[in-house]
Amino acid sequence: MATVQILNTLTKELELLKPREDEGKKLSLYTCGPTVYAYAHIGNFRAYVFEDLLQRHLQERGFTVRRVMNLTDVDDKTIRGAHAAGIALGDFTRPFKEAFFEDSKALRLLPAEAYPEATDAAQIARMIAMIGTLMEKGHAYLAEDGSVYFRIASFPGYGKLARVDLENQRSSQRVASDEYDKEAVADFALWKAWVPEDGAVGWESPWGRGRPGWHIECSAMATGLLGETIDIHCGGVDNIFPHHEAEIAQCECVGAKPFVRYWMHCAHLMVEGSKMAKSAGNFFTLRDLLDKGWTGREVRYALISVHYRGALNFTMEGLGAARTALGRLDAWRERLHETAGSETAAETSDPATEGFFAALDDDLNISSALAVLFETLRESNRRMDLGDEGKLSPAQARGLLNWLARVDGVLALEPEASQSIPPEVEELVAARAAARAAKEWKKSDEIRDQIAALGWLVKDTKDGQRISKN
RNA sequence: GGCGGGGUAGCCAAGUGGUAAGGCCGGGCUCUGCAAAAGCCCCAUGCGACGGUUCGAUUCCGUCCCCCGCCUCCA
Repeated sequence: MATVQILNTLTKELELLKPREDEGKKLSLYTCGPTVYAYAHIGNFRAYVFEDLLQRHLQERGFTVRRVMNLTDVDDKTIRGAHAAGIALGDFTRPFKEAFFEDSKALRLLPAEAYPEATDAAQIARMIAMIGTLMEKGHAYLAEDGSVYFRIASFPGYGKLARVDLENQRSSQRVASDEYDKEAVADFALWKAWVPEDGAVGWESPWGRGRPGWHIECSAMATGLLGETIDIHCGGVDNIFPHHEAEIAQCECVGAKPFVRYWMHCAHLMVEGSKMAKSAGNFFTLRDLLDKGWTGREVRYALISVHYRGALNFTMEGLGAARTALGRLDAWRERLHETAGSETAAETSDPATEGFFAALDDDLNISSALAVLFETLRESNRRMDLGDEGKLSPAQARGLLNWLARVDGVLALEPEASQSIPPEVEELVAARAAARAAKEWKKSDEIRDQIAALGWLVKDTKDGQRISKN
């Protein structure tokens, strides 16, 4: 059986991924989701695409993956946005939630089993219960400002994920500007007391009206839906500290069990060599790119084709490269179909193709995996170019198509289901074929123009006309 | 200052103690009435710099240079 190895941020080592005892081949996966105060940008989606690749590969390897992704729909930004728009929080976040799911679909992300929302009453109740337990155990305290804070000094394990030593932290300007009534500057909020700016946003709690802190939200949803110990928890590197560190502290102080067995973090994305920022004018949401004419699958290719732990330099040139590469794959796929014809018996023609999955077993080495894909493409094209001697057989083509179906299950880069060709176009194509047979080139060109006017593109190949949507 | 990730051909990017995958671009050829595609081939004596270890280093060790990120709520 396959052995999937991943780099665990907690240990910094490549580890064999093993389900827990008595869990069979089940794995739980928690992925930090978007804060719905704006459209998610491609940096966010880089993380989600990485998580999707992980899930798909694990499934290809026979694991049953239970994945949960949260939606943060209450925090400073969402409250500020709703206030600025003069509408209720829920009305402000709803369109962004919907957009997130649309974008996810465009990028072919597998849906999670659940998308818990921070404002959900059941989740709020769970957060309050967790905070209560932390209070009872002395891991939290109510400060004079009415907020509840986590007492970091009470948890010796704090800093184990990010390898931070609080003594050595340089205080940043952000900390300096905070005027909290905390015992220690590093203590973080579990429950934020209501302030006038919160308006109608707030929930009653044993500590008064307020709202949950960001970290407790993920802790509550993750353990609530997936159990006290989660197998894999993913996110961007920027979440390592303090977010994930805080999640560990909260969960491991509430329960006594390890919170997460394997942590995985993806690196950031840059745009045209610079940090993506609105002020730099290189900030893209998925819809920005779709508006420019790129497709979801092209963006997916661009995001997936760089190893998740390396910084990804997202460029228009890179998108162009994605488009070209996908075009080659599409053409190859069509050729394989033509060669396979109606042959159903599959011959496994190239054992090297297993290398694709073996590469992904190695901490999702996508570059090596894609290399196998393209090497297979070139080798089989070479054989389809041949005369009779050594030519790729229909059964071998079928074998490659079967393999490609498995590859698609992981990469999800197959072309959009081709639209069926309308009858009037079919007729024109047939007429053109007849004209070509008679070498009536002028007529052939006229028909090609007519077909183009209907929105279809015709290309002449060695094997006849090929029609595609323009 | 602390912690982490990087520097491999024009661009993107794997990888290994034994002489550099793959993608894009570019060049050549094939196919071709035209057009548009596509296919095949070629394209780093070189892997940030300098030392060291070694029969041999891009890969190990040391020193240094540069880039990026995090250091309290940004994937």
